[in-house]
Amino acid sequence: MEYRPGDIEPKWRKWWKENHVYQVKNQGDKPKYYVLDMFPYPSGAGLHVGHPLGYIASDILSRFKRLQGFNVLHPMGYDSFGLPAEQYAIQTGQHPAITTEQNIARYREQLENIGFSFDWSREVRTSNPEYYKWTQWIFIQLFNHYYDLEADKAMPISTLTARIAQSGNATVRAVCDDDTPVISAAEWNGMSEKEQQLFLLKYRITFPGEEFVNWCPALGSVLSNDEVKDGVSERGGHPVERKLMKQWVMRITAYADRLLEGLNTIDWSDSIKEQQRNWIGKSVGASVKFSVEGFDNQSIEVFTTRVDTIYGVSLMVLAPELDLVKVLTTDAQRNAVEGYIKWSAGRSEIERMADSKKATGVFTGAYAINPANGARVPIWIADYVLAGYGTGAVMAVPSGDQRDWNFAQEFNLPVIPILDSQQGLDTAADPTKEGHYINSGLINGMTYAEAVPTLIQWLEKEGIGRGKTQYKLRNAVFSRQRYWGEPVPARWVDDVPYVLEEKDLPLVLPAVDKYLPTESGEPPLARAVGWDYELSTMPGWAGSSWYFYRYMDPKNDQAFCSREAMDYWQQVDFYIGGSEHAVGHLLYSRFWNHFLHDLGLVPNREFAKKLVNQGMIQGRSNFVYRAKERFFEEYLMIKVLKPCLDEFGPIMIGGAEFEEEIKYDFAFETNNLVIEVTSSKQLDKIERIRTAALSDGKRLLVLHTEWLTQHINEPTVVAEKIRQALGGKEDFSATEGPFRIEHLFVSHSLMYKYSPDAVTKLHVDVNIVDNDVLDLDKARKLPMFANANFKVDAEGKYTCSWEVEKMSKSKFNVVNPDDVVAEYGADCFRMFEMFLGPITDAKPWNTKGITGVSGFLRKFWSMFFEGEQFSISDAEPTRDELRVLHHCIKKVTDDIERMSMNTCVSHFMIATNDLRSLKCNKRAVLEPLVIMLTPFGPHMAEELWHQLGHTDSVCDAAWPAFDEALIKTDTKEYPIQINGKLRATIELPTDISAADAEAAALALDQVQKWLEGQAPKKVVFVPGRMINIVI
RNA sequence: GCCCGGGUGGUGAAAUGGUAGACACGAGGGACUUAAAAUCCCUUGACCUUACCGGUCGUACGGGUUCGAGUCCCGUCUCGGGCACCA
Repeated sequence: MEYRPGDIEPKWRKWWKENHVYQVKNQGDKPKYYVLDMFPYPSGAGLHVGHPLGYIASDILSRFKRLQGFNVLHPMGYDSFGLPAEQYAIQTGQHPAITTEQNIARYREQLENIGFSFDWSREVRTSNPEYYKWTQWIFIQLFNHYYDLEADKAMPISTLTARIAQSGNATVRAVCDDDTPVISAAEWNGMSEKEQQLFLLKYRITFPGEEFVNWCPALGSVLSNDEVKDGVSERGGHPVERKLMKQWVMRITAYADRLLEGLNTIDWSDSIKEQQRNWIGKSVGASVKFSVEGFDNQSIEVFTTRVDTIYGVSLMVLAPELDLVKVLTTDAQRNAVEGYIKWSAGRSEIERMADSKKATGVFTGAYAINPANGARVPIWIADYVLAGYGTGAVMAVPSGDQRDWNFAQEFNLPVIPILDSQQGLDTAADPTKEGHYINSGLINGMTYAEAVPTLIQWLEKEGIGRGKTQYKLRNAVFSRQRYWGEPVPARWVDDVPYVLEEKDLPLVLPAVDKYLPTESGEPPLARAVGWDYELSTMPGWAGSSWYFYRYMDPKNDQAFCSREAMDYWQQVDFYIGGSEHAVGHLLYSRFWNHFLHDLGLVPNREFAKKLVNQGMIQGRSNFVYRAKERFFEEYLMIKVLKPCLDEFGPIMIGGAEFEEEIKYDFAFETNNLVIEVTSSKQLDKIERIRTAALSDGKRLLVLHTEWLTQHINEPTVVAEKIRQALGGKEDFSATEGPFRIEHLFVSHSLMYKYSPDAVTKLHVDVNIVDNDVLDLDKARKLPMFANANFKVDAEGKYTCSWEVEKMSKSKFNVVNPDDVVAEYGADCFRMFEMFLGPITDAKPWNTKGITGVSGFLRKFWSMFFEGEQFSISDAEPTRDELRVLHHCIKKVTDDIERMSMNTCVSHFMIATNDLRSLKCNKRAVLEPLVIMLTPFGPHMAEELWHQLGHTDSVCDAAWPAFDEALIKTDTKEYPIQINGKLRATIELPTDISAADAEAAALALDQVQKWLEGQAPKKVVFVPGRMINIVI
């Protein structure tokens, strides 16, 4: 019976739905397993084939775990607030909720079409008020807490106020604004309500602050750093300026250290962890004050991660932009310094970076005093030091830092060795921490580990420095000047923010007349009638920072998730998604989770145990080549004139570079004929050349490009036309219309003959291209190919060139999974996506090769049928058959565990090929294979499972057990190597002794040939592997 | 500049330090067919040699460790991603 996915797949999808096969309960005696996909933003473009890659992998894992006896949670939902819907609303006036609804319906349809085992009863949407009620609720908790450094966790703000009222804030160790003053209990108690509230904002974990933000006037919105590219907004390309604005801010810096530490406890991909570490950017070091000679009231503070190198300082370097520079510069140096400042101000950061090998800088004339040894060191300015970071000053240690070394080298400053292990200081810096200190006063003879605490202690005692940990991480701006996001549940009273009570949640997004900022630049919410709440909304990452808990208990209206549900599901066991969310989503989620854990609201510090990044599927664009006039000249030359040179006689060939001497495209000596190639529309040009030809006494033949286009695949017709003209007597002749054809497209396979600038390269829709061959019938229906002809190759094919690009509509390289499913079936689509390669790798989509998977499914299916009849034998399987089965069980089981889905597909193919050559149709072999196929091709598996006589779902079958004994063989074909190179093979018993194996190998003719009578130096025998003979 | 990954046939790729290129695609040849589709069989890293047998070279490049290296180590080149002079 023929395999017809179009019939069986919808049937089983309906059956699964009706029987609630994928509904999961929050209980049971099975162990739990939580598989999560990063949820999608439902864009208007729908899903393309790149999106489901991760979902297929997670679906396979989910179904596999279920077959192994786990209670598996595998949910899906939508991150449905966001800017694209809002921009669409601005354009069309349609409420974003409506378009979002439509987009979600489209996504759902596409996702269902692929046969995922999602429990749709748990679907969540961040834009749903029942959902964002709890996003707002968490926001309120953040507002009502501060980070206490003694408890090392978030504590209620009431704890803080009680303490301050009791004894002031001097003894409070908490994360707060840098400018928080020390106040006494009396001062606090004397404050008005307003003053107290404003004071507390310095402690709250979310608070309104004044922050420099990327303000985009055109979008009326603040953009995050990663939404700004080259000074313009990523979406729309509008200019962006730095602007100080009142913004809600999240005090994520309070959690910097814990977020860093937590990375060591989770099994996430190295690249994500590394990115998060870099983002947090912890540097442990010291801050040291250098006094300035002759300026009693000036000092230069530097932060260094290598305070141990302080005795090697040979100069101070300041960023040229610093105000201090002007103060310190001596009159003698003023001209040079000002010149340098001017020059460096004109340099872009890119230039500053590109030139980092060549040091530039100017001496200010001033000297600083090294507090460690009293040494007088010159103060320079150089633009390798940036004002924006730290204090904008560096203590330069040429022996330990390459940039400082370059600088010293350039300007002849001393390089002071500080460690006895430093080497090659005359050619480069040596940043080693090994060895013992020299030239280093206080720390002479010490090791790095001893020197750092010694120095810091001394600096602190002397009051000239202190140990300091610096983070790159900044507090996260939480406000967006947008409409389509969660309203911030706060109200301003006399410039003081108050958050709502839980009973007043959700604060529902109000209706507005337009989705634009107001004329006065206020956010769209200012347009809402009677709205007296905060005007900004929350950013995209708010709703996605806790959604994994909502899936556990999606309908709860008493809590964001019940304790019971959390106690059961705990945390995500396996999280899969794109690495582009490395920081935005994954770091902020961890931050919120740490916070919720501090409050005892969630069971674990980290929400996801394991995380895998799927690689991006890139687009594979196809291109066609549209001929310019120049192409036809080259064509005539190559395809028509050259083959007939003898017949036509000598020809002068014109062209751009000979325009002065030769007016015509081609000139024949025979019969005074000249040829001009041009479009029939160029009436003026034709007339001009006709006149010129008359006065030159030439006979003119005009070949219209439209005519040539029509006859492009028939060079003999063109040659005949020329032949007629050569033999004729008319002074003027031309090809005749009517011409309907306007454009010529040239096959890429022919392009090597023609110059690239004779054609225009254009994107063509990949959906009408198969294996880089353009489907001409489909192409002619497109506007771009209306009235076009194609220059095809000898086989009549039009081939396209290709390039890997991002998958996008504008590049015509988007492939819709629905189309692939319609042609090959969902099972085939699923398996093919997996077969492409490791899921972590980025790769271009190319449907080429899908026939291999499609063929496999048909072969697998055919094992169960004899003609039209389902035919399965209950006979005992042979040893060979069992070996094939168990080999497959082992490989597939191991490979799913390590997420190597592509090799799983290969193993299925191998097993199928083997069993087919064994003509096996035995239930004992095929039924376990059906179960194993379930995660990959669930529809086919369910169909065959029922054909095999079962009435329950194959999803609840038991994963077959592997039996090692069944894959054992009596003999093994051993490779025989001579000096590590394969020279022969020999069949030997598996349990052979080393001595026997050696003897058998040496007895071989091929081995004797290499030995040439000598005894081998050594024989290596690895049981079950190989034999290597060393000569 | 720094950090993290990669680099294997025409293509996607496979390979716990142990027979490099499994499994597929594409290509070529053949069978079946009125024909096409579908299906099946054979060949397919490069080169040399050949009737058969066989040989040389091959996992970006150069070294090293090892009986044995795609795999481990050092250096170089190169592609991709991240960070942006983070002191």
